[in-house]
Amino acid sequence: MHVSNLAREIKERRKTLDINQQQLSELTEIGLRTIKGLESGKTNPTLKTVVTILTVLGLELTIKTQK
Amino acid sequence: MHVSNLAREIKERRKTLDINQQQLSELTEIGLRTIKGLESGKTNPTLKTVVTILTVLGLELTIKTQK
DNA sequence: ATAAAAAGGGCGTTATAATGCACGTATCAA
DNA sequence: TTGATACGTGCATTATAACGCCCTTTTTAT
Repeated sequence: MHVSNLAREIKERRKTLDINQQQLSELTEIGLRTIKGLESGKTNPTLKTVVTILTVLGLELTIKTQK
Repeated sequence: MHVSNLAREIKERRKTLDINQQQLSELTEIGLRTIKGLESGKTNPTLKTVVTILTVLGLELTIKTQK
């Protein structure tokens, strides 16, 4: 899982749930500017930011052994 | 996956591979102080830091739908 | 085509992760 | 128990994530 992958997956999931960045910002209580930066793959978010967003989107991180 | 969970899993895996924090620091080129902070669960690491460490440990992050 | 909504991004500020250094604490072997 | 090795942590500095503001670009609906 690279940062750009994560950005794409989050964006995709958000669209599937039919919410916009503004709404995701409100649901997560994470600044809109942060959401924008993350989804466009321009930043290196903290784990907390990622987990909070994934949780609201009904997703979660797991650890696996590399294939 | 919470931050404290991640810390525990990383530490456990490192011990399984029988390397110490100093060696993990060298292998990942991440500062020893950062490794220490992360494993003791006292910090909120960036995604990049987490991914770099997991990769060296032969692990990877994946996204799943919440159970 | 065009208006509205959504997304992208520059800039400056604030909060905090990453880091090295130094030292305390814990673990383990002899 | 003592010495060595590994781990935890306070502090100060540097780098950068998070953030709001505001404008541009892209997408979507009519």
